[in-house]
Amino acid sequence: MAKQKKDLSTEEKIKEAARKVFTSKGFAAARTRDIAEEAGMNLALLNYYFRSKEKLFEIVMLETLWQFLGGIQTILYDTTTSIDEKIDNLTNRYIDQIIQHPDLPLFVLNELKSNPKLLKGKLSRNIIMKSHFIHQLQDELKKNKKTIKPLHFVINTFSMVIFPFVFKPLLMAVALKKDAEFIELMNERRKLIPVWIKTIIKS
Amino acid sequence: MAKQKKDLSTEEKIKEAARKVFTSKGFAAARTRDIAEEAGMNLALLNYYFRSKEKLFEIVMLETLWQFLGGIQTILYDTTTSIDEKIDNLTNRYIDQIIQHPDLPLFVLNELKSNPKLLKGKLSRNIIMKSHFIHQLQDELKKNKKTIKPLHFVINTFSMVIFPFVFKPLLMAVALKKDAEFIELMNERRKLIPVWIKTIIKS
DNA sequence: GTCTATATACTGATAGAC
DNA sequence: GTCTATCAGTATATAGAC
Repeated sequence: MAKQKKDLSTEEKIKEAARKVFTSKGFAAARTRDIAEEAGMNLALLNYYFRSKEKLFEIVMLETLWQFLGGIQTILYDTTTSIDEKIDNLTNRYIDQIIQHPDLPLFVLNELKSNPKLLKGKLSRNIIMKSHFIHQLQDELKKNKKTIKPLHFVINTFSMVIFPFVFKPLLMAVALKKDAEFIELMNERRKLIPVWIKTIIKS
Repeated sequence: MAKQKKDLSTEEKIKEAARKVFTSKGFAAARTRDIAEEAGMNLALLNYYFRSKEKLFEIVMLETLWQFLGGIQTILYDTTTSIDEKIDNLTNRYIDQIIQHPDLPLFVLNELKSNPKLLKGKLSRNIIMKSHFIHQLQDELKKNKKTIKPLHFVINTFSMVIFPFVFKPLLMAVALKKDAEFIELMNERRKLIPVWIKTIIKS
């Protein structure tokens, strides 16, 4: 059973509320009052536990980034899975994650753009490039006598998975009528994206 | 020769400055004082020409959207070009556009999310679905006995073109060392994306 | 630790002189 | 049309009671 909100410490309640308000509105538009209200407590508590709005944001932001990136490493470094299995795992993991937290991708992209130094020194630059997945791709591409950088296929996978969700408001305005159509489309992509990625790797 | 800033009317100077500040900071974080300073004039002028920050934003936002979407229609409805040519044109047009205005995609996605009603009634819902391109794709897919919705390939093209640019800060943190590597990668994609899209349509 | 009340600073908008 | 000065509203942060 999921942890009840009432079981959480005051500090955790604030962080949970902050995550919700920050991800849906962004840093600038989020008000500390909103966060306090969302957490069901007084505004002054925010500054008691965290020194400032900035400080609270930084903590929430970094935790959110780990959540977003954490799964990548596990999947990419697994030496027991094939290329195809890793692509399936990546696709399914991130589609699931975005369905559960639809505001996360845009939030991460936004706040990272306005403050790129947030990651400076806090993330290993080799997390992707030295992974087992990249080596497997390199071998596969070599076998097919192709000189394309393996990184392209990592980018393609994330692009095809994440972008349509971020793109949703525009998609709903110019191509779709109902929310159900969008959900149907995304469920189709869950099966299609791995097929497409495998095709362009091997073709 | 490009139009000089000094040749622009005061109203145009404000809009130009607003576009710059809004796209780089977003609506909430942008200050009217920043816009006035960027335009090289007083804050009071903003309210003289445009009634409010909201009004100014709406005007700039809609103009930006037309700029962003305007080219799509021309390319998608061209009855003289093949599927392959349309894919080439889409890829090149949008890569060029993003290189010139790198803040645009995230800005559009962001502000559209926080205010989806902005487009209500101002964009035709059929701009994509009734295009010549969709019909061409339908024929091609039928020929190959595939039942995949043609919209997927439109989404895929935009995903693979736009997403890496939006993704850039994270990409720089986890995979690349220098800005030159990113530029090289994007130039490779200019040629690769059309090949990939054509491959997954025909395979 | 948690609350109420308040200080301090910032921001959008306007009044009025030129 | 353009400026300076200022108002009114709002947001973060803190002081001090309990």
